[in-house]
Amino acid sequence: MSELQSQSALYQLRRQVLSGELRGGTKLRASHLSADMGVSRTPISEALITLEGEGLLIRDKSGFTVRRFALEDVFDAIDLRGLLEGAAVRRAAERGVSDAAIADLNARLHALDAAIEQGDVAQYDQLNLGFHNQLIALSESDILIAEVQRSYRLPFAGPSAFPTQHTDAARFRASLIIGQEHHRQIVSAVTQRESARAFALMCEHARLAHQNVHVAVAARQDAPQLALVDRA
Amino acid sequence: MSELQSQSALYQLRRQVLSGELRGGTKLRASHLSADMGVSRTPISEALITLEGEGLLIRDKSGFTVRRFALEDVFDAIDLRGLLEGAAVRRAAERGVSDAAIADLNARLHALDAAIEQGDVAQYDQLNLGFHNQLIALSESDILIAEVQRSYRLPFAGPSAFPTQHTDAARFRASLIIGQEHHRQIVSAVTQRESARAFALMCEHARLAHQNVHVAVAARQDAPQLALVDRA
DNA sequence: TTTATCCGATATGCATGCAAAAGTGCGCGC
DNA sequence: GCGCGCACTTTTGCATGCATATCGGATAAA
Repeated sequence: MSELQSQSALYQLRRQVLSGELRGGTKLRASHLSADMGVSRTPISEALITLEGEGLLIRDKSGFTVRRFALEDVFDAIDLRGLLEGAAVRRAAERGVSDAAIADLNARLHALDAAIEQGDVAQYDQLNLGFHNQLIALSESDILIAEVQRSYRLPFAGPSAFPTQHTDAARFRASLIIGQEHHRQIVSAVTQRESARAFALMCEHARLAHQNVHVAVAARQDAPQLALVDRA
Repeated sequence: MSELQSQSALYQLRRQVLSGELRGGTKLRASHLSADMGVSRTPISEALITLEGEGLLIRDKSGFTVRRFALEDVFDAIDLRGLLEGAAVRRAAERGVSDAAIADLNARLHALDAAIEQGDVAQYDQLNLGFHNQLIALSESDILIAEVQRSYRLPFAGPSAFPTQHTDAARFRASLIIGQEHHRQIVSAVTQRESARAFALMCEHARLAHQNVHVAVAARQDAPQLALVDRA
């Protein structure tokens, strides 16, 4: 496990931005960060440049600033993810997928069912991510795959972002069940090469995240998951 | 015009990759490039990291390599652009745009007409880019705007990439006329808040670039515009 | 001839030095 | 009291030094 310092700094900073630990508008000073993290400014700079490319930081003259994300930006990021994932499954459906791939997807669906049944959220999240990745891979489009992965890095746009989970257990469980139904129908659509249906379902599937965010916002108990959102 | 060296290196390298001057698979050695361009390795490294983020380079252990783009990747990039621009105009149509914005778009349409009439390709390209940017901006979604801009950086995905122009003048002129008709209908759709129509039109509009690429490939005179495409 | 291995050459990752630019705070003038 | 300007401090962008990892080639063995 070679731990490059620039990578380590990148992960750490990305986490801090996405978690809201670093508030929008915060000026990031490479020199200060380097002292903080015990490495030199070079790897820090590299991490900052990468994060700028990911749209999490903004570079003004002389310095990086944490981007402010309004609630609307969060919704836009979620929709973007849905759009890109939708395009990927549409492509997969048009192209047609092998029986082996369909069997694999079905196996993943069963595993997800089990995780939901057992209420194992961590397990669900992991399986869910794997399911999405597998589905996207079936597009066999390197560019789409890369762009989807990139969209996952936007705030709350990753398929495993579930800010509801500590707010309303019943509602959270319901959203898992609904999401799983989406999963099933998406696999069905891809299997039957119904590309438009696959696309529409995937877009709608992402919209579940909208609901979760809305719930978290409504229960405005300073939900720590929403710390990154710029409250105007 | 303060020319930061890292910026200058970035532009230069990006151009070299997109133009195919640097072939896919080429190993980029920071030390060599720094000697070549007369700057130290630090700004070169920064440029390389940025280009990796743009998907033009791939970072393997110890070093950057120019990404290989197959023809299929070019088409995927074009479709991606259409998808994102389509999402933007759909949003614009749903949101509704001001009379002033519509007037502005119509003025741009007239300017484009004039450029086509006069056969001024450079002028057309510039106006076309401005038209697209203006249209996208009407989505008022920072995230969509950023992603569209990003997609422009992918090979041949920018709205001004016209590899046909030296191949078949009549066909090229026809594609401009057809594109302009798309433009008009897109403005119409946005004006009338017909979001689905705007989306579909924009997706199809991007497909014009497919045709141009196809033509360039068919006239396989080692079209220099296609040098970047990895010939298998 | 092919394959494995060692070793020198070279490039990379990171640290740090330096000049220039940006930011900060203070006092002065209005 | 408020805004402006000036000097000081900090930070950045870039260059470069150094240790380590990687690559390429030659040699030796099968």
